[in-house]
Amino acid sequence: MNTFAEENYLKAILNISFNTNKKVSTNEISKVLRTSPASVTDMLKKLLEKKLVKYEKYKGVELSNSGKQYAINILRKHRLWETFLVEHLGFSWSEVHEIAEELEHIKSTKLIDKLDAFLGYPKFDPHGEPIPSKEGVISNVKSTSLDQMEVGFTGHVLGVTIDDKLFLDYLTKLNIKIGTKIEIIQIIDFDKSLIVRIENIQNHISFDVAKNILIKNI
Amino acid sequence: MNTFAEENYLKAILNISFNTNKKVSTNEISKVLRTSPASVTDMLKKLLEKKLVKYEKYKGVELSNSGKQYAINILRKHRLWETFLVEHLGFSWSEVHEIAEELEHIKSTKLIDKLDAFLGYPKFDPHGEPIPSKEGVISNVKSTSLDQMEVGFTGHVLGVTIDDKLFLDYLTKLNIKIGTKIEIIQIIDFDKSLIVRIENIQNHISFDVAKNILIKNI
DNA sequence: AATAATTTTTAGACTCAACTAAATTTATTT
DNA sequence: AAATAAATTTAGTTGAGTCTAAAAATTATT
Repeated sequence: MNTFAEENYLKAILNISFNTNKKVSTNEISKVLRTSPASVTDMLKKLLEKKLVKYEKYKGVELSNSGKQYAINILRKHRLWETFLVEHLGFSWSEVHEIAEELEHIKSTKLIDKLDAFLGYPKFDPHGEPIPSKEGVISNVKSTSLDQMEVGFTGHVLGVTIDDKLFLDYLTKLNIKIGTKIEIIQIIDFDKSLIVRIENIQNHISFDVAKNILIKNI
Repeated sequence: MNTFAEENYLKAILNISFNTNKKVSTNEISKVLRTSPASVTDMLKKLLEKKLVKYEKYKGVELSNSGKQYAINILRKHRLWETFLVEHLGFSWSEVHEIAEELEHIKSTKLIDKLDAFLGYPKFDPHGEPIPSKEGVISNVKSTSLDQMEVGFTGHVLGVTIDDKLFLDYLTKLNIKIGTKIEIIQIIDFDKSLIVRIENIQNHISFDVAKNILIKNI
């Protein structure tokens, strides 16, 4: 079993490689984890020892197969807990990250499987990010946003892509929450704004707003 | 904020004083935490420094007011998480302790308040132990067991007092789970056994069994 | 009351994960 | 290609939490 610190390094390396797709540098990791480059070097040696990473001095680092599986599992736990916090405990989208950073380190596999079942095997978290499967597969599609749908579409709100307070307050005013049923009545060609029905009330929302509302699709 | 290790020491001291009611010895703590007496002495010095305990060399230790509040809060978190695991994730009574030992260290107060609300502000955990209030008050009554009730009583199962597999299997055969509605039809004077109705089926259970079934009372 | 047994504390060392400062390697300019 | 800048690693410390072995204090026994 690995320590919290080790888990956080693995997670950081995974997150950085999502964006860059090449070997991760010591400096990048130190920035993400707010630690000194020297500490990163120390830890990389330990992770190499445990065969969780492929690492050569001065050449950067990448996850080994087992390290990647391990990191993906942490990500799975993080996103399942975030989903639980938003959908069942009523946390707002912006509050959950910090708490999930702690919960993701709880070890029990049985716990996370039961949580997954309790949540109904969700495919995306409230930020629209895909939840890795038990087998470690991460879908590469982000959840669909409302602006991609056509007139006549009916679906439910999965989450949002931005955590801006102004935006969230506006959604609240429109009666849009997680799970809210939403139906597209009309799309205005000129500015791509949408006329939608929410809880039997029609509203006019801009393309920018629609782009940031995620739809339960799969 | 305190570390996991410190929290575990505070919890151990609280638990031991529940039983003994006098100052706690270094040896007792070392046994509970499976650590060396020397380590305990080291930690007691740190806790004294932080004013979480009252401690004099060779004289034993007890919690200070703030230390006690802190420890009770951990207990509250532990018991709320156990309730969640049993009632919502379908864990058996005997599996939850170990997982709750990890979950109890999650910091967010807001999380635990929301969990409390989600669970419906339970007064007892699935082992029948009282859940401390947000203010740190622990009821000194254990949950009522079925054998204390009278003919005509109707209520719901809160939990059990023993985690024996034979007993739990027997309950499963009787269709008794957390939350099961149970009604006392008749009590046999001779051996205090009970005829009860569960899910519209009458069953005859012994006094010993009834004694270990906890009833949602408050 | 003196001795033996037990408990507790001190002293010194170890691992983990961090740090700073200095040295080394790699990358970029001129 | 040499000089400079940036990134990385090494070396040496620190603090938390643990350990063992030895010393000191307390408790029990004869």
